[in-house]
Amino acid sequence: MALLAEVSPLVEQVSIDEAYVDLAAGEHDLSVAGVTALAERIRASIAAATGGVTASVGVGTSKLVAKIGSDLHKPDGLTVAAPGQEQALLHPLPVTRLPGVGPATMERLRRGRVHTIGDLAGVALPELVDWLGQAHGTSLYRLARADDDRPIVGEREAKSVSAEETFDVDLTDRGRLNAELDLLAGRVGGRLRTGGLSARTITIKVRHYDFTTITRSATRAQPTDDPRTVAQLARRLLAEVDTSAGIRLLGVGASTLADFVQDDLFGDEPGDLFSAVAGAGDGAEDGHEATDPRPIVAPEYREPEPERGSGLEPRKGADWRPGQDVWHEQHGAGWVWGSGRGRVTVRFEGPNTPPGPVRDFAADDPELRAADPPDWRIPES
DNA sequence: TCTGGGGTCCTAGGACCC
DNA sequence: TCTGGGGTCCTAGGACCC
Repeated sequence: MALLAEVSPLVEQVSIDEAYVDLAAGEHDLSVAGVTALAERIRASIAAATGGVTASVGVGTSKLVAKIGSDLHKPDGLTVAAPGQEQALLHPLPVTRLPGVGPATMERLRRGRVHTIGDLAGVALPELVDWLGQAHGTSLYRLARADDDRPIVGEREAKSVSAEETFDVDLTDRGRLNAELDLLAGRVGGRLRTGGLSARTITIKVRHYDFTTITRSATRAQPTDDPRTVAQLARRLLAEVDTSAGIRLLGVGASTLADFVQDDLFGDEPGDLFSAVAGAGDGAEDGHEATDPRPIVAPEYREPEPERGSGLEPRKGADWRPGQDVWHEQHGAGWVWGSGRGRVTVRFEGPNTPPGPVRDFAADDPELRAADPPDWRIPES
């Protein structure tokens, strides 16, 4: 990866041993001869740096062509697809070469007598959408035509964190299962903490003795990175699963991630919160600066009592009253329009902003805070 | 061909709101 | 009071990738 970073500032790492490099973002001769020489230099430098590890490279006008090209002459190969030659390269290949065509999709395509990428390019879009659904159908329709404008993205934020374990023997003992769950929850919580993340949704994964696999999840009002909280919720979820016939695998996952940690909110200098709010009013669209990952909250806001509940109990929600002033992390200042049945409707409106949209939230939406009346009310006339 | 341990994205249905 | 459309959030499962 370090070698690739020398080639271009824009590198997308796909896995430990695979990456896309945007050659156009570096200063390179992009002719066929130029990129061929460059690719050979990269392969040679990898071999030199690793004591002879081989690498395959594909060069093309899109991620699709580069990826398929790199697979073409696998252990130690180079493929360069000249601009204009993309379809000629793709069409003779089996559809399974396309990313997104696994066993299930291949079977559906086979029934439509599609075997090669060229066959796929002969199928009309509505037909493909009918077979594979909107997103998948449209995506394959385009890929078959080498129509691929997916950008190369450098850094990506994690969307979930999980840990799982397959047992040598199927487990039935509740105590043992709970202990394993605690272990997995500890790993997930630990990784959330090291990543400076917290999660609202906790999911357990249960594989039965016969390989059937189910998931159960619950979403909390507040994000957490506390292994004990994760474990507690995971246990409650597992309690509702029949484990008597034997469990082969257990997993714990965390998602709906927030890039901050609740506990740190009031940890240090008190002045920061006020400046954070001022920053929001100044139009810091981003919502969070890299230097201060904490959420923007109204100054009056105080952290609620730590939730003892599980998130499985019916949500009580906050007690909102019409006209009450609120602050929402995404939408800013507003006031309660109405509430009931676990929902609250807020009209967003501030001193310098005209009456904004009316939006609907869960009454316990973690991003919605009560705020003392700021000085923004339009004077009553 | 199967296993194992990470992930991502999509679909579909239900609850709820305006 | 009922119907319908648009929208969000949550849950569960499936397909796929490395």
